[in-house]
Amino acid sequence: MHLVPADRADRRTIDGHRVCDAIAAIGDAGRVRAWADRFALLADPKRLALLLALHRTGPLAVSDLAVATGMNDPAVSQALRLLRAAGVVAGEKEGRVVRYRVVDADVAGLLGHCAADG
Amino acid sequence: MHLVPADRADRRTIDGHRVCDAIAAIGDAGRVRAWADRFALLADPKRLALLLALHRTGPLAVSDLAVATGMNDPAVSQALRLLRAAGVVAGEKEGRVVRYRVVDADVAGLLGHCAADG
DNA sequence: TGCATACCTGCGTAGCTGTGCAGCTATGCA
DNA sequence: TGCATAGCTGCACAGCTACGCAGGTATGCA
Repeated sequence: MHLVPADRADRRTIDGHRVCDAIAAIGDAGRVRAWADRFALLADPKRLALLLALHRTGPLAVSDLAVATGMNDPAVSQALRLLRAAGVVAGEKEGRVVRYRVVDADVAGLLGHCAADG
Repeated sequence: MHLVPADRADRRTIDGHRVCDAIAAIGDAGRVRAWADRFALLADPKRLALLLALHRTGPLAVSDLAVATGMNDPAVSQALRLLRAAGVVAGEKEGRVVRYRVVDADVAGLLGHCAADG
């Protein structure tokens, strides 16, 4: 197989066939980018703490998240806005209280993977 | 249970007991930070492509990684230096060729989780 | 109707990070 | 011994991002 794009077909390789395997392993660039974006959302300790709390405790209000994490309200709100724009969490309004929960299955899987390390 | 630290015990809460659950769910701050750091390593598309190639293809040389990902050699080298400093990958020298592989089990699990989405 | 609460938004700043360029070290071969 | 290759490092710049502050909107209660 010749999976190497034409613009870099002339570059030296150590193991040519393994390069093709590697290209196949990487797969579609858009998919890689999508996963990198998801990982970026989990890369901040504050956001990760929020997501862990939501994932394991269930729907929580903004104020409670702020108390649980030690953040101030605007910081929590801004983090949730980012996560909501990415489709990771969703908020449900009950009166003047908004309770958020994790709605992205892939992110939930990652959170489970990271909460089960002992 | 009163898991709320004293410095924020006076703040208003919506569901006090759920706050305690959330604090328990978040767990140790150091562990959260460690996971956030790991996620940060996977948050860059270039690094993620390198790790996917290493994870699914096995040991690969720097030059081959550069050809497979379209990066130039110094960029690959610097990315691998970061990953090596974090203990995620390790290189084995064979003559003038260095072949890298993934050595962190947790990161390998995440890579498998992200390579199996279809 | 007035007020406190719950949440959101915009702005400015400090800090981190990815990227490219230039140059260096080390290994293998003739 | 001379040369090409494989890989590594330092530096400077652009871009992004988390964070805090101030203020705004909406809901519920007296």
